[in-house]
Amino acid sequence: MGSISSSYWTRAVLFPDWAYKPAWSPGSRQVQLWHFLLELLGRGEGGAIGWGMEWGEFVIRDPERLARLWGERKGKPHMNYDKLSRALRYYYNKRILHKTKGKRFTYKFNFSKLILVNYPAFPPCPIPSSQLRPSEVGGSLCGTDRGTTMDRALQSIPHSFLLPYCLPKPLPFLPSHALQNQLPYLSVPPPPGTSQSGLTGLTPVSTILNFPSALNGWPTSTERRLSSYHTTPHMVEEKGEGKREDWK
DNA sequence: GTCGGAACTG
DNA sequence: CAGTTCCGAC
Repeated sequence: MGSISSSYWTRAVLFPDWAYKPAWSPGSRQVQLWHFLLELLGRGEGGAIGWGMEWGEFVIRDPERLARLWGERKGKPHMNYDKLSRALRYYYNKRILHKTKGKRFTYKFNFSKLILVNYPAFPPCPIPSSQLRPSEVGGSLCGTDRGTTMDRALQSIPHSFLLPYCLPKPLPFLPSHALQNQLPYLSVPPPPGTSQSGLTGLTPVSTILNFPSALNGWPTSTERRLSSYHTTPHMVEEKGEGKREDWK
């Protein structure tokens, strides 16, 4: 494969409000199956389910246990893998999931599709899914952003609340402060007297950082609707040669 | 195991 | 609308 084009230097990780709404939070829909899967996957909740070899691919290691967990969440004591998998199959048409043929209990998320469907303003992921890896789901920053306030904030977000997304080519390398003006966004109400974000309902983190009170207990609050970003691979524009950190 | 139709539910 | 329940076909 060799060349992940150096023009795609950054990856955003988004977690918009539709991705997870706890059943107990006011005005929330019921938890959806794929929210739940992402939650377990991110939590590294061993045994029942885990990431597979490819980007977005996951393997159900213990189908009946997963079904039991799902049943508990939904209050369906008679849930089993037969029924759960039917729900999974309904995701094929919705383009949320598809099956990895030949591999038992193995499915794959359509991350870029999920983002595309819900945020049409964002273009789909330009990097072929075969070049992305499951381990890249997560919230950590690289390069100049490492160790910053935002970095620490993102580290504290459970990986389950992050969804991957790739920014398209036209973005040049931006210094940390410039990037903070673009991403990430938190779906908390913007503090009074501050400018609205471009995306409705989302507030740039740069704004939040200036008004920490706006966070109000985040991320442990039940209002976990947030988005963040993730820069990887660690691509650095280099005078002359073009330096590129290798994929781990 | 996997698929998808069909009827049904909150 | 997002499954749940049931099931025959492959």
